[in-house]
Amino acid sequence: MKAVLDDEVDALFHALADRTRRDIVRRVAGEGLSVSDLAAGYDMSFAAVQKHVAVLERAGLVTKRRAGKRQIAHAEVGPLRTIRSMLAELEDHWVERVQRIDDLLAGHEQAGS
Amino acid sequence: MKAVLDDEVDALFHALADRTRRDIVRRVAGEGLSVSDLAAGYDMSFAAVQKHVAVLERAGLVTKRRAGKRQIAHAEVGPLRTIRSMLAELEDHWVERVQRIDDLLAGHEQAGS
DNA sequence: TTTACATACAACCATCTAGTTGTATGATTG
DNA sequence: CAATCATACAACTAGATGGTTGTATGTAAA
Repeated sequence: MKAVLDDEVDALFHALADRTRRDIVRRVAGEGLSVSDLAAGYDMSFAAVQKHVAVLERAGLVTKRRAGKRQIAHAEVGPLRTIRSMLAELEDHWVERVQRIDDLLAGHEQAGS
Repeated sequence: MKAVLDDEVDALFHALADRTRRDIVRRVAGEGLSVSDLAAGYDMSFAAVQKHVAVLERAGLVTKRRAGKRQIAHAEVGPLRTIRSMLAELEDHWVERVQRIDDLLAGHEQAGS
């Protein structure tokens, strides 16, 4: 178990901790967009957008496929699932401990409403 | 709709983009721990751990309640749910677009296996 | 009140980040 | 080949981050 490495999770959360990058993920979901088409949508330099895409790429959230001149960015849904299951695990931790406390209280119960 | 602010989401993802902070969330889930008990578990200064807790607090992932001398940190599960639903939304975006493409293909279908 | 423990916070430092501009490489078109 | 468009990458800057040590505050115990 625990196949998810800390470095990987660090990279994923860090990549998503920026609103521009989250927006990029939304925009390239499914269809895919060239880096320059993407860049046209933001009020910053082409190079800046390119760097955001690179961060997403390093985190595995986006991949690029060449189509002639252009490089098309696509969102990968796998890592999103990874992160979601990680969060689910965190929540479970919480639920589990609360459950343990509930059980403890239940063990002591003596006519509480 | 869209009740979740970007600043909030930025803070949440950023808070979780550090393995020490994710571990702190796990440790204080349910039961709660004093800052110094927490700090004892890591190979770094008390002040460093205190700062990590402060980051988690600012993101709303952890709250502190005073118990005499000590300050007990508790994990809040709400923001985790917020983040999970945000990710779900991102995934939906993906699924939705793929669906749109599938529909398009289905419209053109003419005996493909 | 003094002592001691738990916490908070300021100042500092090295490194990383997010942006910039400029230059180089790659693919397409004339 | 030359010209052009899309991308990549290097160098730089201001500000944030994650750690340190040191000092001040708040609460409890002697």
